[in-house]
Amino acid sequence: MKTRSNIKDIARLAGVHPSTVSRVLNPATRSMVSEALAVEVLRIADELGYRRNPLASGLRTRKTFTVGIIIPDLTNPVFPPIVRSAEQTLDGAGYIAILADSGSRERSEREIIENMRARDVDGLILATAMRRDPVVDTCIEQGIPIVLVNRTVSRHHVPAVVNDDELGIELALKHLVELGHEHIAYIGGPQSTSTGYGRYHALLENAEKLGLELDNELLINAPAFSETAGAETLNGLLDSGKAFTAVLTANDLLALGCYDALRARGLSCPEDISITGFNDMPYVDRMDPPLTTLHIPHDALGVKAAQLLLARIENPNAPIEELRLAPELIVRGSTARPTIAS
Amino acid sequence: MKTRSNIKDIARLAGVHPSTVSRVLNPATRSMVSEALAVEVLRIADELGYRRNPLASGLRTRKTFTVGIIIPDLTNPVFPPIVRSAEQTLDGAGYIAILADSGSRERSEREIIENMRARDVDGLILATAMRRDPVVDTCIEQGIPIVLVNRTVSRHHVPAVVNDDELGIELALKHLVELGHEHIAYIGGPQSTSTGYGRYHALLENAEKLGLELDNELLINAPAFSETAGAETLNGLLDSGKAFTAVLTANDLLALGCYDALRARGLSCPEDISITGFNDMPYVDRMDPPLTTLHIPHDALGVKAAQLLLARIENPNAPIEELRLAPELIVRGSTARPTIAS
DNA sequence: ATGAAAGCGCTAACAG
DNA sequence: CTGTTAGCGCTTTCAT
Repeated sequence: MKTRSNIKDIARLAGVHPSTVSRVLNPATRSMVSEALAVEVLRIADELGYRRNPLASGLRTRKTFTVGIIIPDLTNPVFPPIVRSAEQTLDGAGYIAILADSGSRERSEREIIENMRARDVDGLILATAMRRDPVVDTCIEQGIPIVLVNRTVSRHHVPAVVNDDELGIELALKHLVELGHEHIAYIGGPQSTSTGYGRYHALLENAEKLGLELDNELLINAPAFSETAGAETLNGLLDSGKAFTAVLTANDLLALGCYDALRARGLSCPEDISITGFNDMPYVDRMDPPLTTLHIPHDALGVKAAQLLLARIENPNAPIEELRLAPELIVRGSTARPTIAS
Repeated sequence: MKTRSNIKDIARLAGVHPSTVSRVLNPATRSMVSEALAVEVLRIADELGYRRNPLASGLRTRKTFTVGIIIPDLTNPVFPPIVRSAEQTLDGAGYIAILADSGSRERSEREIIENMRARDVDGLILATAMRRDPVVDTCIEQGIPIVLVNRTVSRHHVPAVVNDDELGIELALKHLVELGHEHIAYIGGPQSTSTGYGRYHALLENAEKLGLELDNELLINAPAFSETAGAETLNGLLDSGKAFTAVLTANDLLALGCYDALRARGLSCPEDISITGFNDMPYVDRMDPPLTTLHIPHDALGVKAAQLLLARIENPNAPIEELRLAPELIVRGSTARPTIAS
């Protein structure tokens, strides 16, 4: 394995001291060196295909140009676009991304963060936040720069990039109301997450604002944002015997679970029951029926999260921003006017 | 920011020399130290919450316990499961994964690899291979351990984990033939990729083996594995006026593109034309119609790739394995008997 | 403007 | 068995 050239090699060829080379190679200190010499050193460096070893310099400077990204489950389709856009943004700034899939386990999450910290990451992007999240607390205590994405915590004021859930719920609810639905059920998510919690409360508030009476027994927060949780919850609702013509869900996977439950009972969507999702994950436009849902700008989420983190790495005292990006209602085939008067 | 404890801190508290601590902390050299002392040192280390700094030790040992994973596009649904399972396998072995999305650009791919090499990664998992791939060539020349996943190269003998495309095509073709299709079109992928190339040739061979006459003009290799490429290709086929009752595609995205083209013309699948995909990417079972396709064990692909790489990192002279995992035909709603005799 | 020397945290060859 | 010493590649005082 041909060994890479280092600063000493360049120094030898240029007939100068390694520290001089270091100064040339570092834009911030380049001006300390005579123009002519700098040019010569750069020429040699280029000729040798020199690349600074960020680990070695990081050892000295405590700056590794490395950022950790932790997500709960890469196979959940909302995360790939976030990770990709964050990674590319970081890459553009000369950083690399260490990716870890925590599998939603807090223990492994702690482990992961410890490991990353040991590697002197400059900051962390967390897509795993719970409303009360000891792991986030720890990061803050230890002063390691973090940005939360997709979800946030309830206690501290932490840099975060999230969707505007109030707006999303408002758009979905208005849509159903405008179609003529009067008996609307809601399937939400775990109240331990900011999205589950926020969307549920947004629903209550918006219903009130619209003067819409919701039946409390038709408002269920599922234990997980998953297809099975969605199916089971809708089954429960259907078994209750209560009448409703539409289900507003807090997540596309829940909505897909509703599809399953309906199909299993020989009901059809949207003829018997309208369904709305939340996220607009890839390919829901191709499903049967195409899902009416809220489009979240996942790419922008990732880009913004990366930018926020970079800003805080470069200036730890940068103001703590919490960005809420606006979702957009995408009307497709899973919602329609309720059939006949009930 | 509370600074982490290091080997010197432990040495001071234990009243020994740092190198002794190092020996204790390294399982391989632990036996050089007296049992009692080792226990004491470990106790102190634990008390301080010590964690070895892998960057510092890596600087000395040239081993960073870091692996780079490069993929062409994370938002292509085949990659997340591969990345996730590879990452978790690496994590289990004490390695971390640096993820980079090359956006399929060779230039940026080189950049990425250079950057990773500068960071002394122990090895690389590449999901980006072209049949002739200068980047792979470079890695081999430089002796950096690599494993290809999903696709492979045609020239060298390189460690790789791929799908058994011959088998996949055979299963799909037999399925269509058994349904009674006699005029079958094929939409393949770029011949610059091993999957595009291999599946096309597998088709030719299997047709011959089955004694099936394929019309050459109905066999098209699309310029990309994408929905638009699939739609455009099928449009061309349909415009040609040639008769066919089924389309065998080399990729799910191509198949979805076919759905679009059919729909735009008011044709329906499978009534007018049967379609098979390849990959069984997430949620194709929910599409309209549910896609008949070949399931590729993506998780296993990722796990095996990671294992192969770890084996080669630990022993660079380990035999070069090329694993072909068997796909499975999943029959769903996009294929049916051809309607009426043509 | 440049060189000398020390050190980031860790390991390894060499003594003893 | 354990301490000493040197050094991985780079940066950063401190001299000059």
